[in-house]
Amino acid sequence: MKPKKRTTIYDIASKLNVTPSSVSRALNNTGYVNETTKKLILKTAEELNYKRNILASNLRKGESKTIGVVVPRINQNFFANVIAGIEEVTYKKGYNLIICQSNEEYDKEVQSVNTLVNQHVDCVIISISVETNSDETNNCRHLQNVLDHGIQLIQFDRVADELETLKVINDNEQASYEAISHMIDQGYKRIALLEGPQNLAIFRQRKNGYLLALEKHGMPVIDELVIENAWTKELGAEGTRKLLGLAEPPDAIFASTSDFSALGVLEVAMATGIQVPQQLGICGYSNEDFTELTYPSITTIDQYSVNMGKTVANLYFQERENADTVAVSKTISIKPKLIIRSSTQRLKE
Amino acid sequence: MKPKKRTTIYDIASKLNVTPSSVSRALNNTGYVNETTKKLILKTAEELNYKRNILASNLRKGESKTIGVVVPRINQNFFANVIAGIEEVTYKKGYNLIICQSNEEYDKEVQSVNTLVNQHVDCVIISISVETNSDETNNCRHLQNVLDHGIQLIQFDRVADELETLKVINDNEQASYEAISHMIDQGYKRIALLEGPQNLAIFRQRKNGYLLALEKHGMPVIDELVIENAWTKELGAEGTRKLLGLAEPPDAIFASTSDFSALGVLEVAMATGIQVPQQLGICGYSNEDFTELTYPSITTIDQYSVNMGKTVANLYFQERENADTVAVSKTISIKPKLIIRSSTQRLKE
DNA sequence: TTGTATGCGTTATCAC
DNA sequence: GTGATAACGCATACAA
Repeated sequence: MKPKKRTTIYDIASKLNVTPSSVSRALNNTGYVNETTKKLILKTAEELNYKRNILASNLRKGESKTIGVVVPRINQNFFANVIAGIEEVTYKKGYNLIICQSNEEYDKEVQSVNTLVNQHVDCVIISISVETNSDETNNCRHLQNVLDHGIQLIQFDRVADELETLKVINDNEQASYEAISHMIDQGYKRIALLEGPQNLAIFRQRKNGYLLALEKHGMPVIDELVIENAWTKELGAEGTRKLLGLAEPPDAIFASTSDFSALGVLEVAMATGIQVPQQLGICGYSNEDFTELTYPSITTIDQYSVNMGKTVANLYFQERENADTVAVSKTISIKPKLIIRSSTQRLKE
Repeated sequence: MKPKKRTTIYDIASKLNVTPSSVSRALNNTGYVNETTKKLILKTAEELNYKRNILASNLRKGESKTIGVVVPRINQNFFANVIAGIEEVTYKKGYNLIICQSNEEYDKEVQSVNTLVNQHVDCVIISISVETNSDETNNCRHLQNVLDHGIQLIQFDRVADELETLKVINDNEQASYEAISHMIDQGYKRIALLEGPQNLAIFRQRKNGYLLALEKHGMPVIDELVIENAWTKELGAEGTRKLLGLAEPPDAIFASTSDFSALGVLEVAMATGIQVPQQLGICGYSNEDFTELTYPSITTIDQYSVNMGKTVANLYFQERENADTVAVSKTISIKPKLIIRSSTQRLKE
C-alpha cells in the first residue's frame, strides 16, 4: 500500500491561480475572501478530494485535539461504558480519543501516561490501577508529570485523592450505606464485607459506608467478618469459603469491590448448597450486565457509567471554556443507585 | 490551564551550543554524533523534561502512527475484546488507536470513517454496522474512499465481501454447522433458526451452516422455523413467542445472531415455564461472558475475540513490512469453537 | 479582498 | 562529526 500523495491547499491554490492563504481562509471560513472564488475553492477542494492535514493544522495551532484515556481494562463493562460516554461527547466536538489500558499494572499505567504526554494530548482522563498506591511517595509522579506539562488531568472513579485535579466520582460511602441498610431491613444480622485494596480511596469509602451503616443501626462490627483484598472473582470465592468456615458464619456478604467478586460468592454458595437469599444474602457493586442474568439475580449498585463518561468529557470542555477563572481542583460526585434484585430479597413484600 | 511552552530541540541546542540537527540525531540515534556530546544531549533532554513533539515528527515523516478503529458498539463484549487485542499489539509498536462507534447506524459509520481519513490515520480497521448494506450501490463508498486515499483498510468479523481488502473473519458456516450437528446429536428434531439481517455476510454464512447441517443429516428445512431479523434480545424474544405459538413448535432454537438473542429466547422459555434443555434446546453465538452465568448456562460459539484483535493488528504490520510485494486482498479465517453448556445438553453422558 | 512572509517542531539532505 | 537549510502542510499577522 503506497501512501499516495494527498492534495494540499497548494494544489488547490495553484490550480485556481490564487494563494494558499486564500484557500486556507476559504476552507476555514475565516477572514475575508471573495464569495465567488470561495465557492470555486470549495468546489475544487471537493473535486480533488481534499482533506485537511490535521497534523499540520494542529501543529500550527499548538493543540492536538486529542484526549487520552487510561483505564485498568477496556473490556470491563464499567470502563467500556464510561469510554462510550466520553466518546459520544468528544466525537461531536471533533476530538479524538487515544485509549490505553493499564491492565491493573502500575508500570503499564506509567508507560501509558507517558505515551500520552509524548503525544501531546490536550487532556488525560484516568482511572488509576489497583497497583497505583497513592500513599507511597512519588507513586503518582507520572500524574503530576501530566500537570507539569500543562496538560489537563481528569480523574474518575478510582482517583488519587491527594492530587489536586478535576475529579468525577461516585458517592461510594453513601451507596454502601444504603446497600447495608437495605440488607439490615431484610433481616440479615451478620453481614460480612469483602473489601478492596485500601490504598484506593473508593474501597476505603465503601468500607466506611459499611461501618457507618452498622453503627447507625446499632450493630457491632465483627472483625472476622471483614475480608481484606477480595476484589476479583477468585479472591471473592476464596474469602467466601473462609467466611462460611467460621464458627458463626455470616448470613449476608457485601462484595464491595465489584460484581465479579459477588459472582465468586454466589458460585461458592451454589456449590455448597447454600440457599440465596434465604440463608445468605449477596450484594455486589457496579451493575455489570450479568448481575441480572445470574440465578438468583444479584443486588448491586449502578454507577451510571455512560453518564459518568459524558460528565467527564463535558467537564473538560467546560473548564476549557473559562480557562482563566479556573479552579485547579474540582470534584463532581454522582450519586449511584442501589439496584435491589433477588439475591437480597428475603422478605417478599 | 495554560498550555505551557514545552521544551524543544532548539532549547536543548542553544543551551549546549550545538545545532538542533545534532540534537535530533542524538535523540534519534541516527547519523553520526560525538559520543560525549550525545551523552550530554541526552542528559539535558532529561533535565529539561523534553518530549518529542509527535505532531511535528509525524508531519515531517508523512505518517501519523495512528490507527482508526470503527465498531458498532464499544461496550459490547466481543468488540471490547477485539479492541483490547488490537491495543495490545499496536501499543507495543508505538501506535495509537482512535476508537469510533457507529452505534449500528450507517450515517454515523460514514461520518466516523471520514473523520479517520481526515485524521490521516495510517490504517482503518472496521466491522461494519448492520445498516451497511453491502449490496446496495455506493453504500460502501466510504470504505472505497479510504482505499482511494492510500490508507490501509482491514475489515474484521462483519465484512463487506465484495470489497477487496484485508479481512479477518470467523469461519461462520463451519461453526454453525457444528452447532446444529451437536443439537441433532442431542436428539433435537425440529431446530429453529433465528437469523440476522441477510445483508451481512456473517449472517448469511451462519444460515448456510444451518441449512447444510440439516441437509447432511437428512433433515428437512421447515420454512416456518426460520425467523428473519431476530438479532437483538427483544427481537429474539419476539421470534421465540412466534415459534412457540406454532401448531408444531420447535424443540430447539439456534440464535445464530448473538448471545443477546439467545438470552431473549431463554427469558421467554423461563417465563412460559418451558424446560431448558429438556423441552427446548438453545444455542447462541459469541460466547459473551454472561452465557456461562445464566441458568441454565447457554451453549454458544467462541470467536476468540482478543486473539482476533491481535491477528488484525499483526496483519497490518506484516503487510506494512513487505509493502511492495503485497496482495491487495487477503483473508484470514479463524476457526471458532463450539462451547457446549447446559442449554443443549439433553443427554447426560 | 488578496498576497507575502513567517513559524509550528522535526527530520533529512546536503555541504563543510 | 557537525551545521546550515529546506521541507512537511497549514494558519495567521501584516502589508498591499
